[in-house]
Amino acid sequence: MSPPLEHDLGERARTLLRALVHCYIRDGKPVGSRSLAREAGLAVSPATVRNVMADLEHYGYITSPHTSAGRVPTDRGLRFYVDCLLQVQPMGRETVERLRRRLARDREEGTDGLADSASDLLSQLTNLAGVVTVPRREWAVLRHVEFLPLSERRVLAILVINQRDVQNRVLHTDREFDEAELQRIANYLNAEFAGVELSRIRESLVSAMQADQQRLDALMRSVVEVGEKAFAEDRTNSGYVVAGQTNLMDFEELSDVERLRELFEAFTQKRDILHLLDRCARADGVQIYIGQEAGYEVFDGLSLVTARYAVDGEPAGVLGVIGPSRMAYDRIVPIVDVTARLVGSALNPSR
Amino acid sequence: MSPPLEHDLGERARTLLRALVHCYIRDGKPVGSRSLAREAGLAVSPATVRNVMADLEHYGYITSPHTSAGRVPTDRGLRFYVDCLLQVQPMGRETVERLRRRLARDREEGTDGLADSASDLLSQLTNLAGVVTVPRREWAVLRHVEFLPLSERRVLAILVINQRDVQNRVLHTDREFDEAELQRIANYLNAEFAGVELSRIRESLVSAMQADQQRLDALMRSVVEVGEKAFAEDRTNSGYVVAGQTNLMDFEELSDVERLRELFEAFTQKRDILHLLDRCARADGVQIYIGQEAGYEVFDGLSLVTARYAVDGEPAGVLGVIGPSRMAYDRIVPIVDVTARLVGSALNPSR
DNA sequence: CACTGGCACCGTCTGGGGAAGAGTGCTATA
DNA sequence: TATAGCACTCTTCCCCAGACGGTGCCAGTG
Repeated sequence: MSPPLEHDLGERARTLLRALVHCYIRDGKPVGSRSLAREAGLAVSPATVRNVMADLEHYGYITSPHTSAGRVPTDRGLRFYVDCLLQVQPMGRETVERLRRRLARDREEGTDGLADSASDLLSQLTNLAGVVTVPRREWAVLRHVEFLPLSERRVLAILVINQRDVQNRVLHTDREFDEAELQRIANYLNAEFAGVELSRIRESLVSAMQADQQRLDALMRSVVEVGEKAFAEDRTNSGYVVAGQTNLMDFEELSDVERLRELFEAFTQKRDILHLLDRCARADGVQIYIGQEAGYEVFDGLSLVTARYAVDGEPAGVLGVIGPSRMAYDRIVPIVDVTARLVGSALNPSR
Repeated sequence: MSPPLEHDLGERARTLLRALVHCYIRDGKPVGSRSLAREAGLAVSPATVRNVMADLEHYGYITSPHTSAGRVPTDRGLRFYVDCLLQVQPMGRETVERLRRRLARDREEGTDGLADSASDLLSQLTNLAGVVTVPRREWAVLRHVEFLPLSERRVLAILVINQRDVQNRVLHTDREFDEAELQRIANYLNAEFAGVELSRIRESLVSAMQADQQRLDALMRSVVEVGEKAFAEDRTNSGYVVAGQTNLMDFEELSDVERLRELFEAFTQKRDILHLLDRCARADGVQIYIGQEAGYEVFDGLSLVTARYAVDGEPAGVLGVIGPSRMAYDRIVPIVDVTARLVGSALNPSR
């Protein structure tokens, strides 16, 4: 609220804040004026540093846990650091290449396999928890559809999308369909819609439904009824994959079992985390939520670094890492950024 | 090793051991002679109890953490308790019925859905971690198979088994197959093998392959090549589902973050736990591994209670719970037992 | 005027000591 | 054989003092 982020900190204050954040990220302990003076490489005395620190504290960028400990960056301080002081360390070429190959290989296992692989790689590269939302189905194109009758007005629908992904769901229909009829419906849909995006197919079916029902023949009425259910938006599919949660147990700030429990419950609960990831999907580029900025209790002391990945320019999902606020942003931001690009291009349907 | 389990403990010693185990399970703290005398409901003095406790300690059933704390049952003591002293508390009728309905409902989601549901229910009923191995595919019968060509001598196989379960895998073939040819192969397999167990199908194909290749026509050669790969034993499928891991964080004995981390890593690693569950599958009825009995470091202080579930009399998988050794066996054994039966009958293909 | 050194002050952390409590083993006894 | 008494042991808790690291302020200096 009060002191604007763009507050014109002097060059020295910025240097000191950057150094303080580095120290804190490295050691996780409050940093005092003496060590900060050394760390920053400035030829000034601790007393001078203290004066600057007092200013920084006044602006709300740093705080001291108690009267006579060193200072710790606040969420706001980290925000300023991330926005204005951060200089990222680009990933090494060969690391990127390894990453690309791993993703390309695991993409063979289908889209879910790719998501697993990506979250795994994220967690390994960062030593944090990696998260990847499963790609939205909307940009997917239909390759093949098949129906099998189950008992009691239920139909098993099998969709092959994007060349190799298989999805299946049980449809509850208004009347009984027999095998032959379902076969005809599938034939029609395959002939008409193979290679078309699912969202487009849905549109077509809905508009056919809204047209005069009388003018549709029996087959088309069935096609519309069954197809509309089969291609309905898939809510259950909006999930995500986590890997390397155990990495989070290494950090001091999570050594409290109660906190840890809450966090892990949030992971299995999925709801809150999913909301948050959805929010990240709204903007392009690397998004960073620091501590309480996310608006969730559990995220106190934690940060989320994400980037969305796109297929054919269309946003398809989000991936990133979760870890303590004192993570090495300079290393992690590029990792998340690059991974998102690589996942996007691995998903490219032209491949 | 030394004192045999069937050691003839006197009636009073047994009563005291049972009471001690109950106390310990309830409070998790060493129990002293005074409180034990009260708890056991015996009209004897603490001093007498102490004498008996000294015996029990000598036999290795109990131990004291240090000179002047109370006693705690050893793994061996718990084993004796479970084998000889345990009187289970049958589940309430209405709980069983609720369980049955939930499982029947979630079975609609397919076999994986049932496994998820079962582990969830186990963890909720016991406040421990629930585990369920996904059913072996062997007893499954084929309903329908379909092939789609991918690029570069790869074929996507889609199997519908047990009415509603869909499995897909990518086959690497020796030569290119086109859509029409794959269609013919699928037609043949569907006509010949619909309703047959996968293991039988595999046998048939293997024996056809071993027969004189010359005598097979072109179609049959293709059928054998593709089909043999499609119905090959699925190793990746041998997984399991865990639910309620966070429940384990509540227990004192796991409040050490390092221990917790190891345990959770074992969960995600899957290997060790899977070995253990496999071992449980070898015997019928409820199996209990107490602490180090399992032979794994991580299981120190933990117990595993499992039962295998069967379909049509054939063992299909294992389910159970993992929790601290001081779990309420009298309540938990029946829960695991009943759940295994219910899961088995929910999977019954005749339904 | 910005920077520095000095100094009093303040919390945390650590280790020791002492008292309380819980429980045991041993022994004498009915 | 069961019991009561007693000395002993070990943990846990609390309190205290001292060391340590750091701060805030102030007076002095280029």
